[in-house]
Amino acid sequence: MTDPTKPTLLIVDGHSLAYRAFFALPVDSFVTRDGQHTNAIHGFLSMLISLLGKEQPTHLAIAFDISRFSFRTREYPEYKATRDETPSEFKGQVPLLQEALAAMGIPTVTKEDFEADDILATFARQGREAGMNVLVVSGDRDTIQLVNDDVTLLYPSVRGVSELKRYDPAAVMERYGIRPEQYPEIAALVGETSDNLPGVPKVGEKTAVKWINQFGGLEALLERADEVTGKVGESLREHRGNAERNRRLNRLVDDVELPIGPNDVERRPMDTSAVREVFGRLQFRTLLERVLKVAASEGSTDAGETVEDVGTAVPTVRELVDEELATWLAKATADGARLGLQVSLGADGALHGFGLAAAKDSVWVPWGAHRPDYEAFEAWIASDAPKVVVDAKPQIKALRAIGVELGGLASDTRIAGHLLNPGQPWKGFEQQVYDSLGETVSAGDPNQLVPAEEPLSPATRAWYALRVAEQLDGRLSAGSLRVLRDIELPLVAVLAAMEQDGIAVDGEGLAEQRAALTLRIDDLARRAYAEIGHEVNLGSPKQLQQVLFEELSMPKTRANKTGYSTDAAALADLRDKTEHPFLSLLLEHRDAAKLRQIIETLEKTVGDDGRIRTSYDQGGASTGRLSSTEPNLQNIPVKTEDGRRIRSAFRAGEHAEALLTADYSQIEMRIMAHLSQDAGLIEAFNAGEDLHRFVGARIFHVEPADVTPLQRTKVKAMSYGLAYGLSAFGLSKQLRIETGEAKQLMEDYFARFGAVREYLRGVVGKAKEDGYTETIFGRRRPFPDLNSSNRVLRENAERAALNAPIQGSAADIVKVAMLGVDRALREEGLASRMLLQVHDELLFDVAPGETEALTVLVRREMAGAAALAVPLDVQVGTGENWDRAAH
DNA sequence: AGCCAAACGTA
DNA sequence: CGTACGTTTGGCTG
Repeated sequence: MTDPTKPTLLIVDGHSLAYRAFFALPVDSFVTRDGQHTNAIHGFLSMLISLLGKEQPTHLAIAFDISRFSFRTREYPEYKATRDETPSEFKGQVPLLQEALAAMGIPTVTKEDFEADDILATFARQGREAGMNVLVVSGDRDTIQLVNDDVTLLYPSVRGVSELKRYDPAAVMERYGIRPEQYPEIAALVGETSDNLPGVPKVGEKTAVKWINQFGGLEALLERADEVTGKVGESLREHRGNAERNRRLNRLVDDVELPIGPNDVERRPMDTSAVREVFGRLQFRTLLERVLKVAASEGSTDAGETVEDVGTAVPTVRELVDEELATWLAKATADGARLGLQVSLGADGALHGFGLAAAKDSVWVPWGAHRPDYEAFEAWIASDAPKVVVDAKPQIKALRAIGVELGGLASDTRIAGHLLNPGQPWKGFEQQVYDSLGETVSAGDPNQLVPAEEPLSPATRAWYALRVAEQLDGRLSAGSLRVLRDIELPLVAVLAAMEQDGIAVDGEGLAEQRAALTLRIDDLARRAYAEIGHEVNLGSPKQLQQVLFEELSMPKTRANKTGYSTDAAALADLRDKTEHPFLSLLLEHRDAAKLRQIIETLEKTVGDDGRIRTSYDQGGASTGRLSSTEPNLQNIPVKTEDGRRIRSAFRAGEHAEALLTADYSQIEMRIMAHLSQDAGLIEAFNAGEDLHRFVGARIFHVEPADVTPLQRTKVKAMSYGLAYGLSAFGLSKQLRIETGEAKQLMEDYFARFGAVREYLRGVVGKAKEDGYTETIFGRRRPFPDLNSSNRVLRENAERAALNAPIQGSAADIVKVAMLGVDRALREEGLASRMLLQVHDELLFDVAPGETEALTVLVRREMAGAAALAVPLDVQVGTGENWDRAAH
């Protein structure tokens, strides 16, 4: 389709692409030292530079809107009226972007009263008529209408501006089922929410395409609108005006009078000194190197400069074996510098080899067992020589399979990334490279225009790991760096061992329980159906709503998005109000079905050796806690009798004499006592008395022995609630008491434990000023929403900020304890194994004869993990299974 | 097949 | 109108 002999015109909607880049890249990561935001500029230029390399345009121009007003807003004032105010962080970036473009010798085009898309349309037509191949880059779907045999649209994917999808007529047909020039007719029928252009209600893309193909076009459709049957037909006839107006507005003007045309925008050499100046001001180091490379390949006005010495050019990978490898290693490690390491694993977990990288060099080492010169290499892996890795845990496991233990883990970019931004889920290293360096390294999908490179080789991955780690380490606070170095990195190997060990389960016991539950579930279902006279899917909230609120006309419960709630609390409420027997049966059925589901999930993951293995995610929780997946072993039932039966299926391993469980009692309350320095609370813990009884005695002015069970329950709920930002309203709901009483309860609490209130207020206040909270160990969590003008967002952030130092410090303490336990087990030569962590609890297989020694060791290490203003109390128990051990 | 909301298990 | 998670299910969309 594309004729290589023709000139290529690349024309870009600058505003829309920069705006997309603004939202695709984290604002906080791209700020100059004097506070100028640059994420939109960076994202845009990164995309543009890639395009220059990939498409080699001979002609190039960028179109910009002048304002949000145009002839369209004059015709239809509501056009785009619902768009949010442009964020202030974005506004200042456009002039700077235009400056950078000017330095790169790229013309920008604007026109009063028109939108950038109209400029694109005009250039596209003129370029085509001048015999050029035209590439249009825009984030506005309306530009699909410009596509034809000579004009191709590059449209950003949902993932940002780093990937552009290429739309030629065939791609448009494949995606939408229509010819490009028909797209505006589809859009007119469907409407465009973001432009505040309502379409014909009930008509989506599918219906619109069907009609256009059936009638041959929008005009014909509207003429013969009375032939369309059904509700949609009525809707069409009623709202045809919308479609007609939309079609007028979305028609792009392709004869705008412009000062320059395609023939005026031939690529010119860059003024590299101007580029250096602007990019320097924007602090775009790697981007500068990339743009200079382009300039060099095209010839620039600054001929004296070369880019030969660019330090961050991706090094060519060489393969090393035998004596070459030992020599390379010796040289690369001579100055004690960190090396990047990437263990390459097949899909089956088999070890293929190793990628190694120094600052300007990367190599590939194919794995061969017992090769003589790999001895030095293996010794290096096990040594303390510093290594930078991406996601070390699976690599540590693979290395253990060949009998090598990884030493000297100096950084793990996955973990460092999490510490820098603990709210963000891990989206892969390619994404991390883009987020931290602004460079695109994703795999070579044909739909992805910009990343033309091959998937990252292990060596190049190791090389990027070094650079990403350097960048991240520079951005981490001193406290977060300590958490990384002293807690998270040493913990990786400990978690890897726990995952590899797994925990023994009684598979037959589980199967029996499942069978018994199934009988009960079937019986309960039959009886429930009998009560309402027909069958229904008891697991479907939607069908239950139909039964409860329509057929049985029960009083409405709490509203949710799909109607009215049918959760356990709502059903219990209805049961008390209506006394309808269906509800009790349904609740029992729910319980039993849930337990059976848990059992089935567990059974599926039992290994051949009768053990279950979970995976721990060090970046799974924004507070610093671990999370557990596949299966989640941190939510095994414990609260009910039937639930504990499941827990009792977790048992001591074949070669263990018992399971040992050790948990911190009230660790979060103790942290609160420490952080608030509240004298009363500290006294409570030092008194060694039951905490809630002690607090209750103070609040209700009675002797501890005279605190009633009800009083104790209330105190307990409040104490725990405080750390979550519980309100009087919430407390009253939970305890089913009047709001007034709940309020009084909190007043009485704070009257006695005033420093707690001061502390909680102070945490939020300080976080508002700093923008983040910090744990006792220095782990940070940012809270951008604390100063939001949106009340819901702000108050949610306030509660989370209240909780983060408490939950996070507890998480740190448990992790420190795990490191201590692991070290002590090795130092004291015990064979017992740490198996599970459940936030404030550790679970062990006790090797024969080690019960006493392990109890002492675990108690000591857990209690000594942190020195707080109050002691850390540890409850230890042993037994044949998890349930028995906990009693 | 992929996504969302609801529901519910844990600390 | 209490924090932090992960998993399953039903129901919808493609």
